[in-house]
Amino acid sequence: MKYQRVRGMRDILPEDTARWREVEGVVIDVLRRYGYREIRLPLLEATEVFSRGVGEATDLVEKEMYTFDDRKGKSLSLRPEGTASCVRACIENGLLHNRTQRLWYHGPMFRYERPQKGRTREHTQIGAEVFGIPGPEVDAEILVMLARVFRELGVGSAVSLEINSLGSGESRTRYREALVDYLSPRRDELDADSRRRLATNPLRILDSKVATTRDIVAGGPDLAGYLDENARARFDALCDQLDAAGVGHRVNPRLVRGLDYYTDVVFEWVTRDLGAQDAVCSGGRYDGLVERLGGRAVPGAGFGMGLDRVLLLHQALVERRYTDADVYVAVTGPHGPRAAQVAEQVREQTRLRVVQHAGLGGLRSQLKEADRSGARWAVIVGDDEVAENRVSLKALREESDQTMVDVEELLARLGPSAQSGE
RNA sequence: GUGGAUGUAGCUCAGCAGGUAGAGCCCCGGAUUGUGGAUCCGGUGGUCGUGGGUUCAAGCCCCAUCAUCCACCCCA
Repeated sequence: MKYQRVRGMRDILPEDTARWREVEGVVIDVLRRYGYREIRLPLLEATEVFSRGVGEATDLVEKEMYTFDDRKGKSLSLRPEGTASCVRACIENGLLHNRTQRLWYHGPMFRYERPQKGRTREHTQIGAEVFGIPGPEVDAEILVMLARVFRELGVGSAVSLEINSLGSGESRTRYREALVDYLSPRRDELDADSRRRLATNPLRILDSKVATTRDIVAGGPDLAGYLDENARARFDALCDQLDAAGVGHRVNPRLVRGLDYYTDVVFEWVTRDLGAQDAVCSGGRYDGLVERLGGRAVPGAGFGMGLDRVLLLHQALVERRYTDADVYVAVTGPHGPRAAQVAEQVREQTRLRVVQHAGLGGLRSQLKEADRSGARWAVIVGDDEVAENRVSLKALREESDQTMVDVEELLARLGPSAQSGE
């Protein structure tokens, strides 16, 4: 084989795209029902949008970006996530001027990582961001909405919600200092990654999976204990609202997000069904980000959902038979033009998917193909039919006799099943 | 970036100790001159990931390389 896809990129084949469309359709539909508007963003940004927005010391920026210089030597990066681009676009286009925004976007993200189950270098996210609403009711709105998304997708039983609060700027800084003070004397007992993070991003040490590090951290200062009154009240209010809405959740005090812009509430929807890559959707509040990227101080909150992973769950949990056609038109002899005419009439009068047989093949093989296409009906146009100015209609998914009908009756018979079966 | 496993037909795989490739599914045709889904019969299809090396002889042994998968790491 001469050419193959670039490592970590993937082809989504016709046998899977119908399911993709269904899943994307459900998610987008829910977002629209909550009043979110679509924004379309470029795949490419100035590298600085991410290094400043996401954070210089994050793994994402440090080692996972596809970064290159353009022909004039300007550093560009394929977007590794959506929030920073979205904020940049909102500032640049004046979308945040004295008004709130509920936005969603959809598309591929790129991260230079080692591929494995549930993780590729190109993946698709649907994300949403809300700007200009400081209160916890937005955090609740987002999580209630996501619970609905998973429920309506039919994967609600496979995911669960974990939440935590990182505190707002000041309390977070105080906690960070306390944590460093506690860990520094024990530096030698930490694993290598955590030692490095002690200087760059100490909060990340909290969710280390190394057992010895976990034990050390467990004896250290407690993030929750450092929350100021505001953050504490906000988090409690959120938990109350989730309870009131019947959205199950678990407070995970070790939940720390990998991106620097998060403040206060952070959350992660996780699953046990995807091996090591257990996060399906995550997000939180990022009140300082707009300012950091050059805008006015505008509060924000949002999430990113990994559709590839959602698809894996959907595939495992939701039985579906996706078909390629509703009506398959078989034709014999020289009656191609007449068959095409009938097919067009059906398309004109219904929303059904009509495939007309093309190329060679006897009636037998045409019906075989009709069966394979998943069509519910076969329409046959041959000598006998044309002689009577009618067509034969045969139901492929139920036991019933084949009948010869004129076009008017054909349309009447197909009419009741006129919604496409896709 | 680290570790382990795997690359043979479109797909899933077999190939025993080195002797120039097999099965099932799929697809095509026939049994059924204009009738699918079941059954039976026949057929198409392979530079054995790639490049070197060892050997009279390599799918099998050696080296390199690429890719995939799983885990670490990280995240969606």
